[in-house]
Amino acid sequence: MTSQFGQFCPIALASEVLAQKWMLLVVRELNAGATRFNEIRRGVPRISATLLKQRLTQLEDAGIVARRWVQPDGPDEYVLTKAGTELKQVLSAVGTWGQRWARKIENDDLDPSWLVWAMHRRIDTSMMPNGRTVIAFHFTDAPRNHNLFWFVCKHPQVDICVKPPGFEEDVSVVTDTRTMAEVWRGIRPLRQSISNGRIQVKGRSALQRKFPEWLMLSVFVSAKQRPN
Amino acid sequence: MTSQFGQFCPIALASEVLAQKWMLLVVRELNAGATRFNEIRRGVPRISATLLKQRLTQLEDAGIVARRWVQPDGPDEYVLTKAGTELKQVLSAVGTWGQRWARKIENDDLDPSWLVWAMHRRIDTSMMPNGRTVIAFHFTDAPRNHNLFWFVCKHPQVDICVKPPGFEEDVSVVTDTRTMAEVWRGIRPLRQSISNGRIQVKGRSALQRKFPEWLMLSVFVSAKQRPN
DNA sequence: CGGTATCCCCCGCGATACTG
DNA sequence: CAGTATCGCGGGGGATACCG
Repeated sequence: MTSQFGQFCPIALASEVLAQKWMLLVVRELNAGATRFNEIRRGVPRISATLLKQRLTQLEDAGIVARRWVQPDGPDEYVLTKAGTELKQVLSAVGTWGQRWARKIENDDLDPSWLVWAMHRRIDTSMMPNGRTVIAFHFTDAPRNHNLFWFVCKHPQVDICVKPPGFEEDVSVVTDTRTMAEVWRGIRPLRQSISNGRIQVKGRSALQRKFPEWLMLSVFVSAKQRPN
Repeated sequence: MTSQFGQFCPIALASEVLAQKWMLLVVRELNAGATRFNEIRRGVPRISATLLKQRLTQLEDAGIVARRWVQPDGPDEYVLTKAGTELKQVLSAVGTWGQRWARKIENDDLDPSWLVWAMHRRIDTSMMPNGRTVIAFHFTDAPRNHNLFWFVCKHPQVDICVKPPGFEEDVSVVTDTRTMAEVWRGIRPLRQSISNGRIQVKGRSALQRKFPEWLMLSVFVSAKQRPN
């Protein structure tokens, strides 16, 4: 595995570890703050456990990830080292390029539970009323039992439920996965999608009017859109 | 092949094309100005012809590369599109990170002909005397018949020869591959390596003293070295 | 020079089952 | 929850030969 490319060019040496399947996505999750094995997996659901462990070991060998154990015999925690945090520049460059130039979104990319997982990290709970706020999401195109999600928000925490949390819903959002995904990516305007009914927001009017302020979008929306 | 990762995240979509074996190295060559098939191959010698063609096709499908034909029935030329030139940000981020954090150089990375190919792109011919200047390189550790190279420089052109070009050598450089590679990478200082004899520079003293000015090093030398 | 065509091998990776 | 063990296959990709 060493000297895969037969070059001492820094791009080649970096590619040996970074340019592998899933690798950048694992780093993305760690950079987003995930530390536990299954926490990482939620952000990269289609990776197998075997392969995720293998990738984490490779990252550790490369000095990008450090393993810590909270309690003896407890599960490991994975954190980025200094070398790992500096990969933020790479993630940013790749994501910015992808936002602008990557292929169109296909239906198989549209996993509502991944969308929800991504969104829950970008809820601005500081803009919410004091106490608890519950937001319900209903994705009309998704199969039953995988189409309903609840965000239970209590500053600064956002928990995801896949069953009714038992608290009253303050705001309820109904739309299809593609619409919400495109809004999340910044390809489609949120407020306009609400006003034209592609996204229905229900709830007390004082709250539902606030919803767009709570939802920060993907960190890459600011990347300039492609021409033509 | 579509939706390899099941996510519409721009990093995932970009990874589908970029995070494949050899891909970034091919883009690096195109970014460095290579346009012809075998010109690219000289910068990525260990890729097979089959696979290089496959990668170029994938880049074309992704809108990163455009194929042009100079004459009908002539060979293709490959050039970066707008989307392709914007990958410079990715190359820069990966290279900068790699310069700082990638693994140490191993012996199998040390291909003298690749080193020479990399160097010949970074010769500052504008600093040379008018007319022709010939620089000879002798890598003492490399196998015979693959250890001698000549740069025939005539502003702004630098041609590589693997046989004596028939012109008198103005400057002759003798060293081992690792030393020259480390100098190229900015890990080892050039002038000090000359003064301590690890790199021997021969020729008329007016010219040999100029040699360090001619040799611009890797574009990534300016990346801050790692701590520890 | 700039590719294709073919063969074939290996191993990357997914799936499943099992464990502390 | 956080992995490990095992199996099996598909295809990525290396090697070689061939071609216009």
